[in-house]
Amino acid sequence: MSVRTRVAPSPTGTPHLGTAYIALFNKAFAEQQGGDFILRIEDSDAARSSKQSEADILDALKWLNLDWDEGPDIGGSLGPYRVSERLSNYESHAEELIGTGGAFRCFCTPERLDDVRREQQRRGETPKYDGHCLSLSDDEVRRRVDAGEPHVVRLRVPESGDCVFTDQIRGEISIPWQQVDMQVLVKSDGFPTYHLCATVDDHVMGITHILRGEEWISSCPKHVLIYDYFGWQFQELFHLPLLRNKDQSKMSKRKNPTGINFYRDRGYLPEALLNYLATMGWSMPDEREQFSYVDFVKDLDLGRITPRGPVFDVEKLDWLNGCYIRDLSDDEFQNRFASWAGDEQRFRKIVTMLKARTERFDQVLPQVDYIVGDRQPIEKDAFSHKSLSEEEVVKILDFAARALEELSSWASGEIGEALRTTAEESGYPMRDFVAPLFIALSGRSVALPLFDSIEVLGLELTRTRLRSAIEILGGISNKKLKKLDKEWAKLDRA
RNA sequence: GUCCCCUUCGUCUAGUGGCCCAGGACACUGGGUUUUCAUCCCAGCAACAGGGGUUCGACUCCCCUAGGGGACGCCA
Repeated sequence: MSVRTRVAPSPTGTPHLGTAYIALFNKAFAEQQGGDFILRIEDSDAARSSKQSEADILDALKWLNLDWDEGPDIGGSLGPYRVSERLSNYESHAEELIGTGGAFRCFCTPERLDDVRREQQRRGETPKYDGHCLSLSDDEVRRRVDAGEPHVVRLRVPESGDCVFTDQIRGEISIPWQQVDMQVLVKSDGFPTYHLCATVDDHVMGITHILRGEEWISSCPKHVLIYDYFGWQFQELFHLPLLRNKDQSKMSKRKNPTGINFYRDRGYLPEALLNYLATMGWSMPDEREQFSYVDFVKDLDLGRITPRGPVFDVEKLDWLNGCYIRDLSDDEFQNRFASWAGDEQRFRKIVTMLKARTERFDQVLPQVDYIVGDRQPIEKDAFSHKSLSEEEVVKILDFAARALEELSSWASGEIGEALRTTAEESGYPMRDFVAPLFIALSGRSVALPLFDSIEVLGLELTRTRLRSAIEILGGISNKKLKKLDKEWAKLDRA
């Protein structure tokens, strides 16, 4: 049987490095085995999924040259490749499970479930479904369904014993069924949850090897159970370690830029980023650290994947990216730099404001230094202000970050509005409020218009620079953070 | 809180019972090359979490403790 692997991102946000990491190993393994790599869009959360996010994810993976053999854009023999377009498929499988007793309908209200959960938590138990609707008679279920009562479908889980399965990286793992919740498989809106659609699709699409993130280990019993109920053969499982922040926690945008596009915009080469990702939890037999994707495919050995979560170290990424840059011929360097710097999308935005402030072309570069390049190194003194204390400056930087974080639309108009409201609500004149922001973002007290700058910089870079500025000012202690949380909550930001 | 996973230099890692008083890389420090800087070269710093076993012999196998992480949603 030919190897088939997949990556199944959920289109609910900006493209994440973790997706690229998982995709890389899936694709390389399939390619090495002469198999196929499939991209499936897990848009089972109708409320949070968006077409824009899906398009962004596809673009980001393509930028990294992580293209696929079958997917929503190119089709394939086992499509469609979006959960939202395969609903009848899950419906029939759910019906089958209900018929064989592997699943049941549940009419409990979210309120009741909340109460149950709270009570269990209070008693120190693992919160999970209490089996309330398990005892409903067939007649009653039929009556309530016919009456159009909203309900979900839940997985029936054994009450005792252990679920034993094998992770190819860690070995045998055993989890007591007691720990496993009677997971919802079909939501009341008729959409499947991940657990149903992923398991059904993986089987139907002939997936042979599942390489996914470690965070899925604890839900494996549910998947094993579904496969048992259907009598299907389970795939080989590989749980790759989670990429980590410096403090070892799961990599998150709060502590690290996690967006693929952030790295693209900073001028990392896709092949370098891919190479670096390949060294996370894996190493070449000869310990070589710079290697091409082709060599990765040739030498990939899933047995060499380590279970330990690697810290994503930007400094080492920088070194590796530098190696790749130096290996470029002069022509290549010029071309690739030009295409990076000339990225129309990004720079059209600043042309207008630049033009107004330019008398000769030689004045252009100095003005955009902090946008095209890294921000000038700044020191604490740079933030000293005639009427703001250091503590207030920190507060402003923090509040600005919070305000930007909540924006639904990243455009200078909204950005300005959000900052103005925040300044007003926290009692600072706009003039004072923006002063520290100019320093933090541009490294200078005079720069191109702030809101436009922020728009062009993007959320991740803006967040990174604001945070770095706060660090320069001594950071925020836990105690101070709590106080800021409180003040922030009190603001009336209509 | 419950369950699961993990534990070699600050970081990425090599190591599958003797080759290891632990090797490479990034970072850092010092030196050399270079008009400066970067590159490059050389050197240095620095780790097997702790405690019990098993064994002639443990970084490697087992157990316990500690620490870290993850999961516990009609999110994925």
